[in-house]
Amino acid sequence: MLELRHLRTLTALHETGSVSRAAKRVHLTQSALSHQIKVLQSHYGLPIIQRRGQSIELTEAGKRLVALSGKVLEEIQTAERDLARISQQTSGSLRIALECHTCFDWLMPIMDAFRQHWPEVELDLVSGFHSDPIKLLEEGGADVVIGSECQRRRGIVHHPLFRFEILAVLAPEHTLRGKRILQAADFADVTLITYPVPEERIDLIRKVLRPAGIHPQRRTAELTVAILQLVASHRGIAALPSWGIKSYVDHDYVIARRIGASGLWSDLYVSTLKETASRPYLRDFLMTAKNACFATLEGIIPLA
Amino acid sequence: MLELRHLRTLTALHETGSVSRAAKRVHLTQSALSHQIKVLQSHYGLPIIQRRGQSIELTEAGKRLVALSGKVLEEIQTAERDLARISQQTSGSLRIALECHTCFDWLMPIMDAFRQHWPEVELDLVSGFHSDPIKLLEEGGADVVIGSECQRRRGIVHHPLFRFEILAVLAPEHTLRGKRILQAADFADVTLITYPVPEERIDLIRKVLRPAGIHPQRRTAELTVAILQLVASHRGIAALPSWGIKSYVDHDYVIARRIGASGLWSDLYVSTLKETASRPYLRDFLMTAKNACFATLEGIIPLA
DNA sequence: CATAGTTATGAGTAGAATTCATTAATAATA
DNA sequence: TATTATTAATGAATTCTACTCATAACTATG
Repeated sequence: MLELRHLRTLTALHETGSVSRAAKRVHLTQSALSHQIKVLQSHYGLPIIQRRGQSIELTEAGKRLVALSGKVLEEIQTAERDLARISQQTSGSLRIALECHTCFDWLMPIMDAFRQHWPEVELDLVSGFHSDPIKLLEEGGADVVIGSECQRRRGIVHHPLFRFEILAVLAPEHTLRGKRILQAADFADVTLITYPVPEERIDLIRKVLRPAGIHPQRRTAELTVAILQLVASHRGIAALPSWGIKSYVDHDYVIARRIGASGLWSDLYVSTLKETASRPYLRDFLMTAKNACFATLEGIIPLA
Repeated sequence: MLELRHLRTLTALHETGSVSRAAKRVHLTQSALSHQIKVLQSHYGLPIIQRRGQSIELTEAGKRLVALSGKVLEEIQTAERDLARISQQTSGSLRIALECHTCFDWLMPIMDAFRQHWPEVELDLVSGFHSDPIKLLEEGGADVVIGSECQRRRGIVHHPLFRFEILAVLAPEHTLRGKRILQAADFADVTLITYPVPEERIDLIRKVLRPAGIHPQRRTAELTVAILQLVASHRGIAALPSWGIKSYVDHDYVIARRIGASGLWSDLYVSTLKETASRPYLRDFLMTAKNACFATLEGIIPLA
């Protein structure tokens, strides 16, 4: 009766607090999940979720099943790693090229876990700037690229990760603090604080400012914390992923504002060579990354 | 990809050592399992089973999945017990009437586990002889009957447990030791050692001897070990389930012979009132009993 | 009060898991 | 050695069920 799909659904419900968001998370329709829930509830004779206005909440029973889900899915993943070990497909290299600097925040713990699970895989971060990161894959300079490119190229697979919003980050006392939404024009006279990468790699500039003919001053810093410190001390404005600044915003260290009426969004993909895509350790890496991101990063949206 | 049904199949394969027997165990066709196995193998790129002449053997990968199965299915059962607790359907009574004396061998450890899992359920064995045990259910004298009756009666549900063979048990030096198969006539001059129950409850007498007009002498003992001791010391012949005497036969304490060309078989059912059947603790009891029996008793066959 | 966001539900569909029918292979029996 | 009885594998057909679609009912928000 109970099936693994139910468990996956339950964790998604738990993490999203909404049937429709959970549906996106598991790549099904809202209706499908609603049916699943109904079946479960009538089978156990217990409510699993409880409507709380807009969103939903898990009942005690629901929470118990989420706990089960955690254990079971974990054990399955472990078993599948062991199967890879048995089939001796356990070595190789995973050199990661990171297009999005902030991503290092969530990537680091995942890399740590990965090293534990796949001691024979050579794990590395490919440093330096690369104008065409996908080319790196073809040339053998990297095994995966984490970036926003997703154009079809032969021999390349793009695994969708998630969509996220880029917010403008300001000092709490900044003169623009009154505006709920910042427009391109608001950036005319400010210093933009960014990572040290070319302009075409900064979404705010490429998608918003340059089309509007605005070219603000730039100042760079290597680390997210350094950028935030500069922002907080009135050296300028930054544009960073919502999940990358959440804790700073929550502590009123900085404030965040939407860019443009519908916001500035960016998509993240994990790109690999087609051959690499089937390797067990790559599948495991992908799975862990997705799970970890959806579990820990707020405000991200699943991609097709 | 991997589904719970695969795990159930894997344990069945492990316990039976044969695809067709495993199929019976999970109530599917041999073909279905064969397809399942194929899917799994091609998905993991690994053989799961290996043909060993008639029977099959699990590969290392298969064994790893069986281990997974054990853990996962166990955790699910535990979670479902907790759900019952949450829905407060956790108390009631489970008074068991045992028609088959030998069954106590496998029932006892199950009862011990049950007591742990359902401390609020009043667990008991109903003692004494009952001419119509099913009537006990209707009269409220017992909650479940473990026996071989399965005639349809309104308000009663018979949950099939398994089919087993009843073997004649002889002292190793018995004069009949030369015969591979015993016929009714062979019992003409022997003493039959049985549990202290009426003749109509002894399958050997009801199905074989009485139809052949043979009425051997009887001597009774309460316990299986006592019966076997009498047999070993040449006081007579007994007729007991194959799984009940396995260890004694393996140690050459007694020998066992088939009764009639196709053997003497008996079916076991767990019968309850329809209302009782839906209680969580009853479902749990049934599930545990089936699993335990198929895991530990050799030579039993699943029923429809 | 309209609108954009939810969740719930019944009907229809598509896809996958199972059965059926058959073949090939292995072990037991004569 | 031939014969019979089991067992597993495979492809085609079928059955079933989980999903999508379309829609209704409902809730917050401006």
